[in-house]
Order: sequence, then structure tokens, then C-alpha cells
Amino acid sequence: MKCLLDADYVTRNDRAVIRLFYKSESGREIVEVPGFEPYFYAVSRSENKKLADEIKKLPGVVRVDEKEMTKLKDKVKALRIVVTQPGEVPRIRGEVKLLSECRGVYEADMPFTRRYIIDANLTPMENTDAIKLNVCAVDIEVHNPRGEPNAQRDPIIMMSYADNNGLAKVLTYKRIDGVNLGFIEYCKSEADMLEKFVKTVEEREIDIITGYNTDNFDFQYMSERAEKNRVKLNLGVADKELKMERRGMNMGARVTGRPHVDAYPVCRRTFNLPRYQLEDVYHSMFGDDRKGGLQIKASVKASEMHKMWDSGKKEDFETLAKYSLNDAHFTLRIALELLPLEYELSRVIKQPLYETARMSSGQRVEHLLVRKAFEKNILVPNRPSDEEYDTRDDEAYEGAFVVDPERGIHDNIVLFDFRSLYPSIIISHNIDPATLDCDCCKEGGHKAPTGHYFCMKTKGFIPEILEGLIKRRMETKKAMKQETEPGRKRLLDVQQSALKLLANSMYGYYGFQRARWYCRDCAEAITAWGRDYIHKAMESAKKHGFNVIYGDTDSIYLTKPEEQDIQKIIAQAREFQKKINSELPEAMELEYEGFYPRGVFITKKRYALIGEDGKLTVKGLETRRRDWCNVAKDTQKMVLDALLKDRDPDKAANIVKEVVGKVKEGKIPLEDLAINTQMTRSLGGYVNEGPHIQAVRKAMKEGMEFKQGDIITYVQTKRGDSISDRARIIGYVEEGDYDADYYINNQIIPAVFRILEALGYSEDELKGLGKQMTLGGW
DNA sequence: ATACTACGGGG
DNA sequence: CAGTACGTAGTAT
Repeated sequence: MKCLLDADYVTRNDRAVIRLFYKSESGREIVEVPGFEPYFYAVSRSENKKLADEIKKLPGVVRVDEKEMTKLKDKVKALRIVVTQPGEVPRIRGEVKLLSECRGVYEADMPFTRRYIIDANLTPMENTDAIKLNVCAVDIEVHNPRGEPNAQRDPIIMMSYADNNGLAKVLTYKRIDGVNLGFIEYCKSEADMLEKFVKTVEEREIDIITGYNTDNFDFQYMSERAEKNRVKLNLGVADKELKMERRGMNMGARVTGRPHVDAYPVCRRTFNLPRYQLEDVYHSMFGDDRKGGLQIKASVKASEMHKMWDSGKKEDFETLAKYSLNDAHFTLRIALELLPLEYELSRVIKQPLYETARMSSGQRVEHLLVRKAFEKNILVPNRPSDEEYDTRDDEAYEGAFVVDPERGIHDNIVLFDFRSLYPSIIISHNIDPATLDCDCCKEGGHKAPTGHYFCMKTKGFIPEILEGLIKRRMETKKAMKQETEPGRKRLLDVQQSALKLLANSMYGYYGFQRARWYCRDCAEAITAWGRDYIHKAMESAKKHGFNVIYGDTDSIYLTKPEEQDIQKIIAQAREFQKKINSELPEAMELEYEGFYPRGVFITKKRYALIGEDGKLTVKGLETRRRDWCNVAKDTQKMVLDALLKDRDPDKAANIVKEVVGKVKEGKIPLEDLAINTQMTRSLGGYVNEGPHIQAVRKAMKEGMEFKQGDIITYVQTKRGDSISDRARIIGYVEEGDYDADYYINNQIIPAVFRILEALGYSEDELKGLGKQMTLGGW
């Protein structure tokens, strides 16, 4: 019994060798597989032999043979081009593309290891119920006296570690008299600390490394510090060095053989929260229960950290160490909760955990399809070119059904989710790019409300996969009901959720502009059919005496203003749900998603809800970004609280007026007006120089230095012509020297008006200029 | 109107 | 390293 944790390849004697990293009951195992050959496909215009002969002449080509494949609706004899090395593929595919007889190349952009896992039909992360995986969490603290830490200058001061076998410790290299914390392991230096961390991972036989934002911060930072200290971060199995790789615009920290799972992107996908700071996520999952961490609350502001380190005080140092360890504990607990689903997704998609834990829902679907395409000899469509992407972007369709909300505050809201609707529609109407407007069903196909039709004779590739997922889910749910052992039951529950996730992503995939199997007509047909059902559900809700206050794509929000008793409202909603589900086709289901005591609805896609536990769900309104000043962010928060917690719109409006008044009087401290924006490129690299760059240019004349990657903290002053011209680095601004109009009109009002406009307030009124003039007033 | 630039988490 | 996110919003032009 084995569990495939990871895979990569190395090149030996100019040949690629696949390495598979397993964990079994008896320990670790690395299996090497030589002899797997890189290949891709080409399709000729008409003469396969002519094309094959030309390809065979190209250097690096080992051989060319024919393979019968399905290309969308057609059968083609594709040329399978085997080459010497994975790295040769880009060059050879480019040369093949240029041949006049070549119509197109396919599957020439698939990373070698992924190709192997598919072709060899491997499943990663099997047997995680039987083989215990050792999981650790890591967190670092750095010395950051100048705000944003800079790895070239600021050392790591502490590293905390916690694993699922009970070891938790803080590594650090500063000794302070009187400190007696059992969990501290003292190191000689930063370099020694880094090495001790690597040693810990090795000795504890860690299989999965987790952290929070470790892709873009901790490991990136460790990696730079290690280089600076001339030590190697050989965290991987077989002394493989930690490798930072570009994944889109983000980084990924890759540890060979011990998959690194950054819990942050996982949380982003799994939960819908207003913020995703470690503390927020922990509390939303476990409430105030701190048993996962220390009993002591130790919260430290980022800006205080270096002071606490430098002070040399026993208390400061202890607080810092406890805080650090606490974060590792929190991360570990969050990760242990989320990992089972990630393991399951890795199994279903059949790609390594490191990859699947970073995939968006569109990518997950795509990899599943690529795998199934291999099994069915279907030629995988190419990813869209930039031009094709732009075309798809322009043809963005009015797909989703969104009802304009009833603006304002609503009480006692019941939310139903209609998501399984779309999978059912795809299956029952056989919606697939290859069944779309087929030649055989011009009469009698599945006629969509959009005018297109879908084949009745041949089952489509995607509907078939979807049906498989749903059948599997039904079986899993059935088994779950019969299962009595809690551990096994939980496992089945995770399995069915993974299948549900994938099934529910299929519709979105058709409309996903980067999809290989993108199909706008399919997506449109799905929503068109969906509208019929959602309308039906809404009508039925109305008959049951509910108000439909809002609906978007697959969800409906209901209220019953005349009923005060919450239990009765929920009971009646359940009754409605039962009724509608009895009328819907069997596979379709309206699900109860939750009850919200209150919500404020503004426009489509913009609303805020408060749950029974006091948690806010905010959609399309948030200004919690570093390029908004604190005054704007804080005012928005106060407004939402006044509306949702106190149900008092006038209080909300008065808060705004009060803040606006203070801004006008020049009473707001500069730090609350500071705007932070990253300088993402070097100075010469800008075509348009926004406020932060112009502030930088002025400060440079005064002798300050800036470089790419710096976070620019600036204030809008009164001095200058345009907005950009008036921006100044905060250090060159006196208290009170700020552009009140800018802060009112471009920060505070935009942040709150998008909420308060729904309640009938005018901008002028919020600015304290009195009620809006009506025409009658003239 | 269109192009460019930035946000998120982490300390 | 056979691949380079995402969806949205403000400011400049």
C-alpha cells in the first residue's frame, strides 16, 4: 500500500527519468522510471505521409507514427511525434507548425511529469486513511524596522514549527536573561536557525509542509536569506533544495517529495470571507476556541515586531515567541482541517497535491478533462491564443440570470442555492461543444431556448464525465448514510464534497475564457434553460408567501416581512423547498444555504449580510485594500455595522457626516490618510505614472531612494495640479497638510456611498451639504 | 472610451 | 522550464 506524494523528472545521459515519491507503511520510497518518451501531436492538411516525412527530418525527432483520434466532432489520423527530450518540445513544435502541410499541433504544452502521470494512469494521494502522513506548519518572523521587510537587509528573527505528532517549537538565536520558555530552541545564528529548521523537517519525517502565504512570503524570504547566509535549504526528499517557481503572477514554493501546501490560496477558494488574514480564517473556522494554539492570547502588530525584538525585555521577547508559535499552531489546525479535501481533489483530478492545491476551479476541471480525453483518445484542444482570448472577452454573454435586488435593508433572509441545477441541465440536454448543432439532429435534437440544439444520438464527452461524477457522488452519499464509523463517514463526506465541487464547476468552465473546451453557445444554452427553472422556483416561492428580494445565477434570497417568528419562517421555507424539489427533475435540487437575520442589498452583485453568529458576508463593496486610506476603510466598516448590527441607517449617515466634518477641519492624523501602493516596476518602466510614482519622483529630488517592489506610502496634499501631482511621500508632509476634498470625494464617499445610496441618501447629504435639491426646490 | 496599474495574504 | 492567475476598480490620457 503506497501513497504517491509527488513526482518530478531529472535528465540523465540526455534522457528524462521520471521520479515518483511514495510514502508506504514502511517508509519513503523513490521510484525511478526511465524510458518514458516525450511526444506531441500534429494534424496534416491532407497528406499525412508528406507531413510525417518532413517532420522526421527535423533534429530531435525520434519517430513519427499515426494514431486515430477524435478531434471535436471528427475522427482524424493524428501524427504522434516522439522527441528526444522534454525541453526540445517547444523548438520542435515551432518548426512543425511552420511546415506548409501542418494544420495544427496539439498537446505540445503539457509538462512532462503531468504527461507521465496521465499516460501511466497514476493516482496521487491514495490510501491517506491507512498511511499516516506527517504534516507540519511553519511561520517566520522578520526584523522589519523600516516597515516592509527586505530580505536583502532584514534578517529572520524567529521560525516557528508545529507538527501533527505533537512537536511545537520556536527557533531563534537571541538569548535574554530570565526567559524560560520550554518551546524555544536556541540557535547560534540565523544561518544555524535555517539549518535547524531543515533538520527538524528531515528528522520528523515530514510528508506535507504547510504555512500561510508561504508561497509569496515565508519561503520566498527564507530562500533569499539562505542564499545570503550561504546555507542550502535542502527541505526536499533526497536533499533537494527548495525551489521558488513562477506560477502566473504569483510564486509557488516547491519542495520535492514533501508537497508544500500553502493554506492561504486554499482558504481563498474554500471559504467566502471578507478577509483572509490568518486570524480571520481561524476564527471563522473554530470561533474563539484557541485550543489549537496557545491558551494565551498574544497578538503583535507587524510594526511592533522589530521593537519587541530590539528592546531586550523579557516580556517583549516572550510575547513575540508566543505569538510566533501561535501562528504555527493556527496554521497547522487550519491545514489539518482542509487537507483531506485537497487530498481527495488530488485523487479525483489525478495530479500531484502541490499542483492541485494551487488550481482554480477552472484548472481543476480542465485537468480532469485532459485526463479523460487521454482515456478516450480525444485530441485535447489547444489553449486560446491571446487574440482568441480577446475575442472571447469581447463576446462576453449575458448568461447568468440576475434579478435586480429590492434595494435597502431586509430582515430574516433565507438563502437557497440552486447549483446542482446546471449539472443536471448539462447532462439531460447533452450539452457539449461536440454535440452542439450536430449534423444528425437538425430535427429532433435537444432544442435550447437560444435556438441551438444538441445531439440526441451520441453522448457528449463532458456530459458523460459529469454523469460519472454525479453517479459517484450519489453512491458516496449512499455509503455515507450507511456508514457508522465516524472517521470513515467523514472521509466519505469529503469525497462527496470534492465530487460536488467539480460537478458544479463544469458550467463555469464552458464560459471560462482560458478554457480549452470553451463553448459560449453551451454556456448560454445552460443559463437559458436554467432561467426557466429559476423562474419556476421564484414563482413557487411567491405562492408560498415569500418575497424574492434577490437572485443571482443559482441562488435566491427570500424574506417574509409579515412573519416575525424566525422558526416559523425557516419551517415555511423548508416546506417551500420540499414542494419545489418534488416538482423538479430528480437530479435537481434546491438546497437550503442558510438564514441571515439581516442584509442590505444595493445592486446586482453588491450586498452585505450578517449571519446569526454576527459574521458579515460582504459582496462587491469591500474597500479593504492597502491603496485605500484607513479613514475610508474604517468609515465603511462603521457604516456596515450601523446598518446590519443596529439596523440604523441614520446612525450610519451621521457617522459619515461626522467623519467628513473632521476631514474638512483638518483633524485627521496623517497615518489614517496614508495610501499604500506598490512600485511594481522600475521607474523607467512606467507608461502612465500614477500618484505613487509621481510622489516617488518628488521625493527622489530630495534625496530619497526607491526601487522596484517598494511599498510607497503617500498622502494627497493640496499642492499641485492633478491628483498625481498632489501626491507626496508621507515623510515630506506636515500634519494637517492634506487635500480634504480628495479624501472626501475619492476615498470616503465612494467607500460608503455605494452602500448608502441604496437607502436613499444623496452624496451631498452625506457630505453635510444638506438634502439633495429636487427640481421642485428650484 | 481605452489603456494602464494595482489589489489580495505575509511582517 | 512541454504552462505564467483572476476579477475588478481607480487614474491617466
